[in-house]
Amino acid sequence: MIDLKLLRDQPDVVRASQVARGDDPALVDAVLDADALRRSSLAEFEQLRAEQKAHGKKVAQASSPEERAELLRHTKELAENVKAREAEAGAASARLDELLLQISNVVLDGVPAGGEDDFVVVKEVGTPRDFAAEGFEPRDHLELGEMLRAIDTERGAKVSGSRFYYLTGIGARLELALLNAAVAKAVEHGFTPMITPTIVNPEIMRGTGFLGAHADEIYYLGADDQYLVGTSEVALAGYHANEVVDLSEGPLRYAGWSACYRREAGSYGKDTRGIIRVHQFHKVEMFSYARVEDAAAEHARLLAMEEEMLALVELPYRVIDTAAGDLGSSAARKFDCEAWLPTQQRFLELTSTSNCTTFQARRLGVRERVERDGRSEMRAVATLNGTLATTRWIVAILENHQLPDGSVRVPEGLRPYLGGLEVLSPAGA
RNA sequence: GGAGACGUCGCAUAGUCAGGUCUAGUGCGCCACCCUGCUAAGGUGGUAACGGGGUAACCCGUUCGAGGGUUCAAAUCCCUCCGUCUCCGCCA
Repeated sequence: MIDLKLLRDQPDVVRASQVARGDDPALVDAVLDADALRRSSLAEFEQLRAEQKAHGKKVAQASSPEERAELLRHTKELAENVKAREAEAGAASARLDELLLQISNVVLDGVPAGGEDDFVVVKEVGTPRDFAAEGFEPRDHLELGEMLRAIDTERGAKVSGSRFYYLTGIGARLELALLNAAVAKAVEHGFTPMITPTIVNPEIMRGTGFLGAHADEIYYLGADDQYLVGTSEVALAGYHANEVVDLSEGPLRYAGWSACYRREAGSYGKDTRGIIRVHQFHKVEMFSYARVEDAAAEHARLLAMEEEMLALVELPYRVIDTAAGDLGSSAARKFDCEAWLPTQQRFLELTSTSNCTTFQARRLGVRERVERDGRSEMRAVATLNGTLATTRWIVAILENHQLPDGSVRVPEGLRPYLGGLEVLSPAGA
């Protein structure tokens, strides 16, 4: 939820953001109208309510039954009136909320306008291998995974349907190594590791902004009216919901380890081979609660940590500044790190870090107390998230570090997490 | 799953049976000031959030786990839900 005061005071800023995202700027004016209506009907209700309370007090103090009866005659009518006005004010407020919830976070200055293809490349790091020069055709991650007996998509499909898989043997160990390396990285940077719930209540899912335009991406458990999370960001954002947090010692930093579930509705035929786009995977996710003034610096910090992880597994990648239209509804700015995928000759998103400013915190009621002009004041905090590692990284690691015989060199940074193993070798080799 | 108890202002509690000076009392903690020669004690005042109005002092409204209902009036009565605890049953 965006700040209503900002929308009132600087509607043009919000309109510009809507335009940059390709959303409807007229929504801003609809909110302004609804807000005016809410305020006038609320004032009416409150005035009547005050009158009613004053009358009620007189009834209680009535000295005789006659006086009491006399007073009661007036209050009955008043009560009906109050009830009606209250309903009006409530409806106006609900209408305002409904409109306000449709407005995505206001994008930050510098975010490129436009859609999915209008990103700006911030930098490219590392050089993709020249397999032609090395004299062999690279195998794709699934072929490698099957040779290594690391990935089994056939049985995944048999048991759970398409886009499911088993990681077996060295595949399972590789994922654990990766995630453990990510947790170690998080701890090294002062993040508190967390193992989080993956089923959450509706208000938490709604608060993180995932029930908007892309609600059909989310698994819903109808029998319990709960949701399976697509990332531990949800559980970590909800962790401090309706709390007043203390950020005087710096941001609160968490690293969530969880399974992630995504329906991948509308992606039929896209990335169908292997484990690039799957319904269930694991992820270590960073999540920070920061003061608004510190949010941009914290965002840079999360991005730097993601790059450290990519360096650890020795992958060539680029960093992109996502365009406004491709931001989630909660994000005000987003950077993705994309690793080079040799067999597809394209970049594949491995990490994504978003600065959600106060958008999520406002919905979830995460606030802090700050001193301003000598008096204390409550205000929403900023939330940020970023990926440290996911199952998908296995794709890029296998492909980029493969050798001619189908074995795969283990990047040095991962070896400590694999008992010193230097090469993954095909079964029977 | 069954039976019961409970959920009040940061924490602890009073208030709920018998609806109306509850504008939610008290203690602790915290803040300010006062007093006091001394690591103490005492005194006075303040001490929530959200929304609306106002330059401001301040005023008004909402909130007693959540949501409904009864009533002129609900912390208090009724219903539903959520959570915590105790006991029982079942299960890894």
